[in-house]
Amino acid sequence: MTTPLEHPFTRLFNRYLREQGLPVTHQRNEVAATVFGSEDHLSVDDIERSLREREERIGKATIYRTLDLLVKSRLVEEHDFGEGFKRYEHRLSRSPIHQHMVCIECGHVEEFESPELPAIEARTAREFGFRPTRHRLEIYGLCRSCQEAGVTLTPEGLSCPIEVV
Amino acid sequence: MTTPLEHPFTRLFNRYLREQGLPVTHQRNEVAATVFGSEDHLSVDDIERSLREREERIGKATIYRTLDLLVKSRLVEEHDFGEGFKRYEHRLSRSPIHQHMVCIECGHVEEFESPELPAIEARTAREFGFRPTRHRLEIYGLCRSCQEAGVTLTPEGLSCPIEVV
DNA sequence: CTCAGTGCAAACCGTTTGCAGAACG
DNA sequence: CGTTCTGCAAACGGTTTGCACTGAG
Repeated sequence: MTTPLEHPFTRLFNRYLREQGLPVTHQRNEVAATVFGSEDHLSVDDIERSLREREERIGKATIYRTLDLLVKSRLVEEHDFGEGFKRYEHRLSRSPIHQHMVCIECGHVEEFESPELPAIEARTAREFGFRPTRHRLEIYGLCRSCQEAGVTLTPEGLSCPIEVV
Repeated sequence: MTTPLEHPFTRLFNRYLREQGLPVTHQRNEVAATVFGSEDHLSVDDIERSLREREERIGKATIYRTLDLLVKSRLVEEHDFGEGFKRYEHRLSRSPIHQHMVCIECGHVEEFESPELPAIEARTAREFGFRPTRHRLEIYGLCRSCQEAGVTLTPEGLSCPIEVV
């Protein structure tokens, strides 16, 4: 009754659901296929819109509940770039560990790797006696096209630097 | 009519307010003094509680509005550790650039420095043509005391690794 | 005396939850 | 067929906003 959406990665999700004894449903597969079918960092609104374009009527609650499962399965990663809502990105066919460079003007996200991070994590965890589970590095700034469009940074704050008081 | 709270850093905030042509008020100074007087990463609830303990009746809206000003003045930094609310930390008398190691069990935060970050930021910005403004590195894990209290990590996800598909 | 700040309560908005009806297994 | 899911709408919780009143300059 819908587009085929036979995304190969949905099989992994279905396997996860069966392992957990959870039903495989049409809605879950549609939500999963939407995330697996995009290389972007999708908001729930993005996902809802994409489903609507494919003539799928799936309630927001179901989208949220399915995203929980996708995150638990570790097939999808949740991000919060400080926009007031979360974004979701699948972890397949790309470097499983990568960081994000986020444009503060348009929200554009670039991904990059930083080979020195594991060593930083290990060193810091040792120093404080932590058992590390994950880390995240985000760099914020103006992307190339926003700079070319003439967007500039508007410095605010005290008129003289206060780094050393 | 209150505790003296003559925190020396409130002068900087007052200077900022005057520079901006904004009134210096009792409430603004109380909120600022609360943040400047703590070395923790305070939530708005923490600030409200601290004010109440000092017999200050200041509405939540005023706290939020004052925190906006403090962040704009760059005397205070806003953090989101994914707890569903923001935390605030003053930037005075400490390394202006530092990163955070956050316990996923109890929320305890340790601060650390990572001298390699500026180079990572510069390299990445050059690669993508970004103009960087700031970065943040957070490491999540279990702090020493939560480990000693017997808290363990509960792995979830697909039963076999899917790093390479 | 005027303009901005304050406090209250209502609005906001992304997300979560309760519940009756629909689907999976 | 029992159990879980789905969709709707209401609830939630941190944050923001509108408005009458207070206070700073």
